[in-house]
Amino acid sequence: MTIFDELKARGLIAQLTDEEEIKELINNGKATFYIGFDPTADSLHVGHFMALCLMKRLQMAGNKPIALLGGGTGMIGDPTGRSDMRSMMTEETIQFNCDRFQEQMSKFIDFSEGKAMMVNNADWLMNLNYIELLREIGPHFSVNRMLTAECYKQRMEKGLSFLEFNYMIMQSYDFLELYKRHGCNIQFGGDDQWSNMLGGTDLIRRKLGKDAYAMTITLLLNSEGKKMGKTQSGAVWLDPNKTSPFDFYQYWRNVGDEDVLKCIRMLTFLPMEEIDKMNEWEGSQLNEAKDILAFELTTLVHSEEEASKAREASKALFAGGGSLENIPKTELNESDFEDGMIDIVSLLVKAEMAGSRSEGRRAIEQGGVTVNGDKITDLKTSYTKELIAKEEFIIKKGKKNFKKIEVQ
RNA sequence: GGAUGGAUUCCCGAGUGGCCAAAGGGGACAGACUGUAAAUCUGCUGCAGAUUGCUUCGGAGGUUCGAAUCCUCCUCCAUCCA
Repeated sequence: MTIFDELKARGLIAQLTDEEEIKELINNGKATFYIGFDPTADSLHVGHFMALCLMKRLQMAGNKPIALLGGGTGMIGDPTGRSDMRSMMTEETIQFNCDRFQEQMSKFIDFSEGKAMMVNNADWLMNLNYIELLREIGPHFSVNRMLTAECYKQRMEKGLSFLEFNYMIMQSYDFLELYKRHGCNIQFGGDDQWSNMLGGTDLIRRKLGKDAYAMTITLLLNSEGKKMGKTQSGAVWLDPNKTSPFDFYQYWRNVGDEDVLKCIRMLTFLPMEEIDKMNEWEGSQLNEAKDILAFELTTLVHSEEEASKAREASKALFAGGGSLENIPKTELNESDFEDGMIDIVSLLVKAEMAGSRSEGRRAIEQGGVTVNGDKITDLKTSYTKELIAKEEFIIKKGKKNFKKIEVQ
């Protein structure tokens, strides 16, 4: 199976500028392609992960990836898919985030011996001269046409600043620059980037009379059409300090039935034949597929060891048996106790299972809190330090939130 | 620069002097059902030492016994005009 066919079979391809050319290039390892990452946060998230996977797949097929850090474009902010303006980031924040991205990417992509490159568009964008830039590329962009781009249309109602309007131009300029500097001939990106990417191929054609290509990957949407990789508390991060391997595992273990196979296809490196066998699975059998998905992804993002721990912990908590060793825990110290005691509401707050004491109370009043299997009914229930220290002390709130409490 | 309309709790959105911690919906959380899924039903949703108290309706002042609501100034946003 060629790389192109594989991408297609996995449902990763959304739009292409020229199918035949792109197929030819990537199947024969002749592509030098780039994917841009704007440093909007201090960690990569699941959306970026898809892009990294794509990069890895293409790299394995002999193509040369360029990871582009948006140190310059981050100064502007991509308005795509947003109904409000991004808050502006300081230069320091951007630099900090770029560094984090770089660390995380290096774990995943092999940048050694020219197998891949990492560049930062701050290198060329920051020193641009306004008038020069306008004269150089300004004539090649039609405002009329830009305004008809889907990504701006949505913003016509809510308002779009000139700053953000220029994002497309900067991204197009990146592509031109990478083409000139490194012979980069394809740009990949999320499907929401389509119009920005076309800006680049157009600019290269107009400016240099050369052909460059663009291809977007399908956005990972769940069956309700919402972007996956988001939780109520924000994104699912790749940084273990922001989303623990256990939570990461649980996120994927809990995807809806309709979404499991799609996720396995799009996100894992399991061979297609193996995935095709799962097509028959239905009902509770899909739980097995969810376990595979969660384990595979946790292994890819963290490590096999972390994935095993997470799997072990989840089995212990949900299926009974197994080791309770690796479930998430909270450590208490001396100052958390008053006269050697701590009450259940405080405990919930300390364990970050409740955002406030009120919330903790509510959970108890509604019968949602269990300690070592016993339902708590009295808000005033307290525990001594000795009792907690003596053996496994596990609080459960709701169906899926567990915390092991330890002393110091 | 001018005119008009707007900013309400996580989000949308009602509320135009006391009955307002603020309708309704969404989301989140908890319970039932279940497969750690979905759907459905129920409860719940500012904070706290909790039959009470404290802080909240863009910001700062003011009027009033009492302000999300009225007045003044400011900030931001949208629409139309330049």
